[in-house]
Amino acid sequence: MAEFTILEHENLNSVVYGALCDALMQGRFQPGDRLKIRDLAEQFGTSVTPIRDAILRLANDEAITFRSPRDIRIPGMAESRYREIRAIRIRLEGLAAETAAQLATSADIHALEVILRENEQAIEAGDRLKGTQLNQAFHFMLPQIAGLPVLNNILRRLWLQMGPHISDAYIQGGRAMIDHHYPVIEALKRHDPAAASMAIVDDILLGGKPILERIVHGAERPARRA
Amino acid sequence: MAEFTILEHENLNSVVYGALCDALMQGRFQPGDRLKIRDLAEQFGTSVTPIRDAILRLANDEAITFRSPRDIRIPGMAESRYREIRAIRIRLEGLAAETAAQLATSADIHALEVILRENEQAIEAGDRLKGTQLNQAFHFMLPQIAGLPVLNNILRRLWLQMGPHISDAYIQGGRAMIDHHYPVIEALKRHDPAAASMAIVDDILLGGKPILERIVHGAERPARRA
DNA sequence: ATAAGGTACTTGATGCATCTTTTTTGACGT
DNA sequence: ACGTCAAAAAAGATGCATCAAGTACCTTAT
Repeated sequence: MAEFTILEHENLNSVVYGALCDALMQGRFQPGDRLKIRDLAEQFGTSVTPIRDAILRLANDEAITFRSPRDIRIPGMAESRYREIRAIRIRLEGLAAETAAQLATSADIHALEVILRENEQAIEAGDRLKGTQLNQAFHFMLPQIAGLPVLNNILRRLWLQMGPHISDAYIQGGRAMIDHHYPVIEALKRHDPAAASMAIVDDILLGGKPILERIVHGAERPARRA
Repeated sequence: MAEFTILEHENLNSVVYGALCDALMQGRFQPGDRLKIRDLAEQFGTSVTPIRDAILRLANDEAITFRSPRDIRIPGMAESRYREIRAIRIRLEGLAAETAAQLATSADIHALEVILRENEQAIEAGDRLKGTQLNQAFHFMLPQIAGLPVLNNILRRLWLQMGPHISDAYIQGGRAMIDHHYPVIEALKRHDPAAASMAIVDDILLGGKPILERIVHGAERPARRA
């Protein structure tokens, strides 16, 4: 789904990094989960070296942390941290939406509509994973339309951090997740930057409510073994 | 000067990463410079492993790039990319300044004034390196005062990318680099978020002008050998 | 003198052995 | 049962050997 920086030549470490990024963003890891380099090496069928490389990059992204020198885990998320990420997203996705509203072609808008329609169907079908992916795809489309690759990368890293915390929230949220995507598309059609920005901000604040709830009231499950 | 995520336990790879970050932000690398893992390993007196780890992290930060599978270099900066980074900084440092204006204690303000005074002296003395460092320190203080560590990290990565492109620009800029820091401090004293934001935006746009000039008119020097 | 072809070298990627420290585990005593 | 402590196992860090691919250089034939 989400293609990463194609620029990088395909190493094993990039493959592993990409796979782990996908897993993270799809909520296939839970906060507290432990990662073991040797186990992952076995899963990926490589030596430990490419795994270490990928782990180090993920740690650099703060998507995983070293709780202690030998304990690699998916970190928890303090409420303050989530609120900070949300505030950053509002500024950055607001910028992306404004710029996209000025530059969007009809092809861009069509692509957004396709994603939104598929997302709708996924939610109807109760396909949580697909719904999550398509929601993310929608958000990543805006900086892409806006021609803002740096911004896109920053958001990708933020999503890497949010991934483990949104898995269950989407079920609770249901259609609320995409309700605000319609006005975004409308604003882009009208080339109305202010409206596009406001719509995406609404989406971040209101659509993201279940995520915050979960972080605050903690759907605490015991840390799993890797 | 700039302390990084203290959370990480001190590995060799973190030491190398930190050292390279410092070098990058101090403008000790030029765009086009080539990095060789074995050479760096010799310089740092380690094996190649920790160097590779650090290089991979820096590449993940897009502070260095793999021009081809065996050619690690300091990347150039397209004008569009610089403009994008500037737009992002405006949004994020604006947020930091607003929040800092609400939260700043007198101790925070004092710390800023100390940095600014030292920066002034460094510029008087023509100490380009110190001036650069203190300017960065000033900018990093705002998200710190605002209690926004995620934002701080994003900005750090952006500075990593800008580092190689600002070295000479500062000399040309001279005092213009810090002229706009005074109104920032004034706004923080008055707890005036809007004024703080505007001041920092002025700094980014006007103070950063020489950097943009250099990128556009390229102070192109031939790529050095590492 | 020049260009083609091939050889040697450079260099990052990968795998693996080993080191040190942490984590786990289980025995023991309270 | 519970906590403590020590031995054993685990796990990341580091170094290094080797691989493959790209680069540079040198030979050789025209």
